[in-house]
Amino acid sequence: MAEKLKGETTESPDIARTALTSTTEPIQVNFNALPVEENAPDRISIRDVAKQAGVSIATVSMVLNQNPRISRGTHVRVQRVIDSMGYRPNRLAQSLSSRYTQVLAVILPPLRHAFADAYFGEILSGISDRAGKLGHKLLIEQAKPQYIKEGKHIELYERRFVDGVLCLGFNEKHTFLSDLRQYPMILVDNRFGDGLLDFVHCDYRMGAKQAMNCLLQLGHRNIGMIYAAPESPTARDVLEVYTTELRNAGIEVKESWLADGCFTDEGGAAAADLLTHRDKDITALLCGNDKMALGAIRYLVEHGRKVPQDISVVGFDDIQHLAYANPSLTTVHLPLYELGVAACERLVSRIRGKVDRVADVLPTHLVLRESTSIVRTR
Amino acid sequence: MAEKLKGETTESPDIARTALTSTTEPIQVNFNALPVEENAPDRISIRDVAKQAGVSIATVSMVLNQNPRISRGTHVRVQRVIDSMGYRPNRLAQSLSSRYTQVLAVILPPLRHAFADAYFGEILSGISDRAGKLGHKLLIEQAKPQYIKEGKHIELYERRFVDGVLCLGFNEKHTFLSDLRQYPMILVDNRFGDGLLDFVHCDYRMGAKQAMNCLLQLGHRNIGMIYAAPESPTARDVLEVYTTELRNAGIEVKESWLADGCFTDEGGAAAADLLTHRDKDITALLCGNDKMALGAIRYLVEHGRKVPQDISVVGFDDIQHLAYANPSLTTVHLPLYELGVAACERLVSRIRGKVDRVADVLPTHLVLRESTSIVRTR
DNA sequence: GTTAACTGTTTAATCAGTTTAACAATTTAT
DNA sequence: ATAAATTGTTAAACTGATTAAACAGTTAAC
Repeated sequence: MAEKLKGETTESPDIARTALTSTTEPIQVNFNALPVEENAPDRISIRDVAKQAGVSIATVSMVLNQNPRISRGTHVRVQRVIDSMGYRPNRLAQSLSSRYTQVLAVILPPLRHAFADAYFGEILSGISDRAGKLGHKLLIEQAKPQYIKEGKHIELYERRFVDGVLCLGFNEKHTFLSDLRQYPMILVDNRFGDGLLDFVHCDYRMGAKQAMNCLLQLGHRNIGMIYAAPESPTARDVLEVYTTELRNAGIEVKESWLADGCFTDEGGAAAADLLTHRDKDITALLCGNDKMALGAIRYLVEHGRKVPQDISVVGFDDIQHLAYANPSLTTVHLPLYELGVAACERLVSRIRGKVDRVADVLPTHLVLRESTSIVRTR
Repeated sequence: MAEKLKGETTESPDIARTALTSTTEPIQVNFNALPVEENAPDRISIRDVAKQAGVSIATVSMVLNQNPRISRGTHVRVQRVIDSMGYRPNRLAQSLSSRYTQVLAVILPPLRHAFADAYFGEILSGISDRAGKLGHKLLIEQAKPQYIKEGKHIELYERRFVDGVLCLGFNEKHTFLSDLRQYPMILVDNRFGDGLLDFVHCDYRMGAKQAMNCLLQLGHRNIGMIYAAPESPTARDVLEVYTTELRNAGIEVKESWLADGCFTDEGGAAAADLLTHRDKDITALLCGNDKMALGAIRYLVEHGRKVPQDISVVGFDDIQHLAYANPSLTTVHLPLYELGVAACERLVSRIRGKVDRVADVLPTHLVLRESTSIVRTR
């Protein structure tokens, strides 16, 4: 499969098809060598407004910023001029002066499909919505190794690109995070050095407990776990609760019940392969995220094991469009959108001078669908 | 299904769980009321560097910008001071003066899962990679109705947030696009008013031809089409080629072979339902994107029709992680990553003063997988 | 009737850079 | 030897806002 059929050209190439340069190494840009647009319509500045309104620029500025020292009459008069001239303050000048950019950065890990990922996407939606409401713009960056090496993450602050940064998808392995300790930043959906950095994350312990309760109540006793990124504190939370809950139920955890699925679809499938071969008695799988759960189900079904009749599978995330999977996935719902909202909110209040450490943990809940069932008695 | 199990709280709530405010209406922000961080470490400015190096700030600036009028010796000496002091130029001041922000905006449609969408994600990856190489940052916005109404898309330029804008996922229905005509902007993967705006899009005509060729060669004659967004020129391209190719093969297109699938999974399923009931003889479906194709396959399989034995399905997009679908999807590969790269490149050259209209069309190819087969003779 | 307090506005400094024009010091041409 | 051209550096103007301090003009207090 994946064979390519050679395609012929469209019959009417009425549109020019231009060759694209495809340089791979970074391109040096001389900031100054750029030609200034000749026909750039002269922007209206605060001076123009001041002149037109017959007041000083300080007055216009104060009107703009609703300074109470400006009288009602002047305010109205100046505002009218502002509106009629269609004046919009240059925010570069505003930021230069006020020291606030009203821009936040979101840093994503250097994964190939980071921008197309449902997990990040959901968090991003929350961040974007709240940032907009708080009057902030969003800058998106991917923390490639080169990016970190060049200190671009620090430049973000130092060169005044942004007021604060939200870090998604990182864990304690990503040591560059500690470079940002001195600036406003929130680690999203993880912890770091247990309390050294501000963070907001889902209650993975609660989620794990809900998932394990469900499986145990359904009578499962041989429960495998497809985990990932054990260097991540929140991922470890799940592993720990998994172990604790089994032990509390009087079940001794076997080493052979654990496999790393790398948070990917393929990884989930491979882990399911490994686990089912290492221990034929496994009747249920707890997976660290939905992607691995789906990979596992795909593998199981393709190898003649019925889900959930032969083996139950529980995921983690509750990615929306997976609700249509067949069988639909029982999973721990993580409030990812709300997590984004919370993170954004916390970051902004941090920027505005709030000094307490941020450490929010959002509750989860289990969504029971079709991939789990009562254990089959033999 | 989708019933929720009530979850109990984690046993050790060692981390404070703070209540979150959840305001829904926009929050007024007074730019000036923000307290300036007291302990802000005094940033090093160009003046400090100049003093330390014993030259004027003009010289430092010229060193920074590699102005050739600076002698080799001075350059080295000043650069050494810059490095030793860890000086990083404030880009607000640079941009204020140079009139270039080195920031691009990406505007996405106001869809719920725009950030988690594989189609947008792939384009975004391309844009992000190339923008980084060209020394540009990326601002991401969602064009909600309110956003447009308030003219925020124009503010992006007028207030000097960005130098240019990339518009993803819009079509001729989105009239706000014409507001941006006078500024550097590229419409990505569509046209507008056929040539009024700069654009870069995939060759949907070529793609449609490749898909139809494939189905016709496999012997299909009753081919249904699940389209979407007929207000989109590129979507219309596909519809037109579909019709033309059938006609060229001596097949009269029936009205009942067409259904709108809204570009969604559910829409695809609903359209498949409609089409198969309107015309029992349909043996193949051409779908406007992969999501609808998958929805259609899901519907068909759930209703006892075998894919591809009973009915072949071809998609459009070639979304990566769908390669694992079962059956895997035969689809038209759109070079979305390259599209992002091209769009970004074109935008930057536009910003730098290139005046020719941008009108790139990138070639597609068919990826033959398991969802298509030779037509079943009865 | 002078002083004090309050209002509303403006002057001028500041944010941190870029860039033009001027200038001194050399080098080259006549 | 003098004028012209070249080279490297700098002073000063400029980008477009904010804001502390100064300043009139009223009003209130004693």
